Amino acid sequence: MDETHLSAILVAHGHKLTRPRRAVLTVIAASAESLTPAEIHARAQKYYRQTGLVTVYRTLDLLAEVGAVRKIHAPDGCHAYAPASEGHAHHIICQKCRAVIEFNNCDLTDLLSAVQRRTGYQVSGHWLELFGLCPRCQS
Amino acid sequence: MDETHLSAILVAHGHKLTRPRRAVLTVIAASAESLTPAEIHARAQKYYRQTGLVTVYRTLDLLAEVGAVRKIHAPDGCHAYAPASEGHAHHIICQKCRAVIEFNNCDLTDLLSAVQRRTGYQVSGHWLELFGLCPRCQS
DNA sequence: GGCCGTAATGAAAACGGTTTTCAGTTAGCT
DNA sequence: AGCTAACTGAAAACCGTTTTCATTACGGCC
Repeated sequence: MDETHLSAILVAHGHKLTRPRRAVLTVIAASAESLTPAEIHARAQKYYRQTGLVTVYRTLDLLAEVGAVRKIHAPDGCHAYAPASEGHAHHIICQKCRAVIEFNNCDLTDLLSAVQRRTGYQVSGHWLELFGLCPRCQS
Repeated sequence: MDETHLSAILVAHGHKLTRPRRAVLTVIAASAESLTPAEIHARAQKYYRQTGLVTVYRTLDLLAEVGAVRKIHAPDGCHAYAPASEGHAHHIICQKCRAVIEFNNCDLTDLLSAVQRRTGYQVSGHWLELFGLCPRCQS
């Protein structure tokens, strides 16, 4: 992940690049795991001491709005965020170290049409998350 | 959904059947939508006036432990619960009226093995939720 | 049917994460 | 450099959930 990429996205959407905001972007870009706002806050303070937790929330909101970040819904809570590339994609999360990576080859068309047929629901979106162990944590 | 079914499950697990607890079960069994604890509380009070919100939370915990109820993770929050049958299943949620039904024909084996191959992750669980419009809300 | 031990209860307080408020600061355009 | 709107941190408010605790009532037993 590249911090300048995230910066560019924010700027492209008319937002300013401030010191605390940059610290948050750096943290998110540098991390392979999903992080909670509190964790992001703690790490961001290493780049810019006075970064406030509020700004972390606000920056996450911006990033989420723009789709650069997605909330991770784990069985034990929905408080973590992970970087997200553009377009439709899903995450797979390591249950041990919380490492997160994306995958986008979710071919659910058969499943969706089957469900649609059986239930009468008109399916307009889905949401899939996988849990498991990352290569490192398997040993 | 049958209230006596939920009651039976709780009793089978060594729990008592109290008035407020029964009120909660009645609400859950009677509803086709996913409900938040607060909503369940409000409705339960119609069956037993003094039902406390705390009891709603505690009863939901019991039901979740036993698998009779599942938390619904919607894009806008993870505060609602829906009845769940035994075994592995997923929910499809109406975005308009929140009606929820289960489906269990989730054949993801191809997808899972593809992801496993590409990412090196060892996938041990997944979590799928569909969003759309129920038959009633389509018109 | 009445007794009894224990699980269960409601009210209030505590809690933790998130959001709002507000007065002061700063990015970045001219 | 000067200006203005966007942005900021601190504190307070907020809201859903959990804990505490003294009281109640389920349901097994005689």
